[in-house]
Amino acid sequence: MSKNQKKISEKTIERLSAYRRYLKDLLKKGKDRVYSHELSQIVSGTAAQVRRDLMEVGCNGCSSKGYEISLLIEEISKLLDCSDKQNIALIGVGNLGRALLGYFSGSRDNFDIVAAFDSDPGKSGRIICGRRCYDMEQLPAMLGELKINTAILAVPAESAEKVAQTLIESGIKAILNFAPRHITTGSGVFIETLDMTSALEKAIYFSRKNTQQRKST
Amino acid sequence: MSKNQKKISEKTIERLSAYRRYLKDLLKKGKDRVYSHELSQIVSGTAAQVRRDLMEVGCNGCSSKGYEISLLIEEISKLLDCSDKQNIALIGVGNLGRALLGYFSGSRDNFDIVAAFDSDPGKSGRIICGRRCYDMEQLPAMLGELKINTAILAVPAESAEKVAQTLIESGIKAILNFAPRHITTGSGVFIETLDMTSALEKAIYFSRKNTQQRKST
DNA sequence: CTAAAGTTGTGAAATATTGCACAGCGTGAT
DNA sequence: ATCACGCTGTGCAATATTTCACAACTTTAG
Repeated sequence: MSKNQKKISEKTIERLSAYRRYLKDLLKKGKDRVYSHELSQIVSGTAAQVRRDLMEVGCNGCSSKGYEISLLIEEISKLLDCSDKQNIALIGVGNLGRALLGYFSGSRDNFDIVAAFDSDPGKSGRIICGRRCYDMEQLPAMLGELKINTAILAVPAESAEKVAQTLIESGIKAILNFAPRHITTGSGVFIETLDMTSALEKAIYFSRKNTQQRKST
Repeated sequence: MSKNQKKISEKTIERLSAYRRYLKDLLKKGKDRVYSHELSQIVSGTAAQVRRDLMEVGCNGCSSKGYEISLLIEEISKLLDCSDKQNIALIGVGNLGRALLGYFSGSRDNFDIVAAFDSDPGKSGRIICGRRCYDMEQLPAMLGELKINTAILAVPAESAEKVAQTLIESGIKAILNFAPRHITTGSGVFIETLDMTSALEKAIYFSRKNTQQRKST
């Protein structure tokens, strides 16, 4: 219905997610309005950038009173979230996978990891961190059954590409990849790789070039 | 000694780290040369970008034979690594922290997590995933003693800022932050935040805008 | 020896992203 | 009622990053 503005940049989407989380915190603390310069600190940007980001969600600011927090949360959520809670799959229940299960288990109201998959038959059928673990063979079927279109990939590097291929063929729409391997996809599947090793090596590198000051994701 | 080229972008540093990892794999498989277009696939960029990145390390390519892998690894390492292996500290030995200990424990020859810290006294003194766990009180002293200047922060959001402050005051030079909180620092401390929740929400968002195809870190 | 094919290094264009700066407006003080 | 102040929305400039495109060079084939 709403005339869809062309394209919101990935960076902006990330920041909106961070703003929302912070806004929820503020709301819990009893605040009801924020200024762009307050929000700018949590992403180390400028106030102008925040205002620009917020314009994307259909701006609600009010001169000299700032933004109304609850309204802002609502608008950001309208943009970021689907109408219904998203079901997520976790692939790979090793150390990292289990940690992620724990990490993402808090009270999220827009998504939920509903199933875990692992190639180790010993894990199949068990409940791990509150989620049922299935065998990899069941993946294609379960993705459809549970209406999952986003997956978290936490398998070893060696199997990342093969598993990703399976996911894509099973109709997944987005993958958050923790394996230190690039995933190629001709199709329209969105892949976000969090390369922890590169991130650490980058930190190590810049620990010696202590010039700049830096930001986030 | 070498006239230091002004500034290498963070993006480039990340990609160099990824190239190197891939190059090591190739070397193990017996290959001894690569072309820029082969490397470009592992970061989903263009060949030109790879060549540009490699120029930063002092380019060694050879027309129509590509780059010699072992030489490239050596040059990238010369740029990325310090002369000596870097000691890293992990702060926060919860689920995520332990997973990170495991994740980073493989055979790394340029860095090593040598100590873990946690505010829970019950963990202090124990060996977790092969690393000794210290109490937070010991942090300032141990950082100096072990010559640690990079830390991985895996504490809950609530304590992230306070702990980061302690780290900075103790002279840390870079922080890889997993807590969903922005860390502010006036000083020249490098902070890299890996916001897993934002990353997942971004993936969820783009799972519905299945237009583009995307890359990495 | 010559030509064809394929690759590197890189200037220059194209994009993407960020920051500046100011008009316009609401608020509170006088 | 008026004015000073502070904040938003945004055009525009400044950066940062990526891609294009092509000259120069190597190898291989004929």
